[in-house]
Amino acid sequence: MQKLWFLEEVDLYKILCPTKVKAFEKDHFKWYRKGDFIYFQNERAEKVFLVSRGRVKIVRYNEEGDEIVHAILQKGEIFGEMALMGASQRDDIAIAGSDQTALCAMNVDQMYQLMRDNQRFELTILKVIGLKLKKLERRLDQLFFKDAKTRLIELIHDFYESYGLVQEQQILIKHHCTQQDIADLIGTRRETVSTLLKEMKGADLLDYQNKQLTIFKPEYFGIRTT
DNA sequence: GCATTAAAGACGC
DNA sequence: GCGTCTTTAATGC
Repeated sequence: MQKLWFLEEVDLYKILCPTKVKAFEKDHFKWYRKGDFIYFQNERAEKVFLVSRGRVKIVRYNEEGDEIVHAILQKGEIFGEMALMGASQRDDIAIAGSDQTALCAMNVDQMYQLMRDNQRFELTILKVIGLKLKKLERRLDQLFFKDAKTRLIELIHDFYESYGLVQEQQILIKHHCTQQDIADLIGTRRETVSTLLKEMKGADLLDYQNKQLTIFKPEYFGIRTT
């Protein structure tokens, strides 16, 4: 019973972005178009962002100059949170992933204030940070010594933790990613993602359409639903 | 086992 | 119609 925990337990969107308050909106909202940089590497890290609308890609470049996609975030998810942990500089790059991407930016000081005032909020933020780090670390490890299929299976597991909805006999995952996005996240080609998904569909492990997955065999993806 | 290349169908604006 | 997304197949490492 851990689906959408970050939205269910404490609605970040409500806490951070009370759209009813006009002044707040004017001060904190910012709009971006596809490809716009939200922040660069080595830029001063003084804000935490919440995705209010659209999508955001978090990327980094390795020594060879390859782009590594760390995360693709959607509404309700936060990023840039390392600023809260004392990071003075960004160590990654945030790019708007779609037109009409709206972000809510909070100064670190304001975040601390909110965290002091609302303990549930503080706990949620800490949980988000911990989980994101763990997932990222695991995924980067995988890139080296696991094959594409295993990486896809484990990404689906992560998708489940973030976006999964447990239904009677199956699990529904609305993951907002295209096959290209998935390929970027697991470091493979989109054709490979297509082939692998089709293969799993043929084995009755799952079904997929657009940006949605239906899992028929949760065990296969390491998902326990008891 | 997977990347690369290519070609073509599906779908939304 | 045009760009984006997906599928499928051939070829090579």
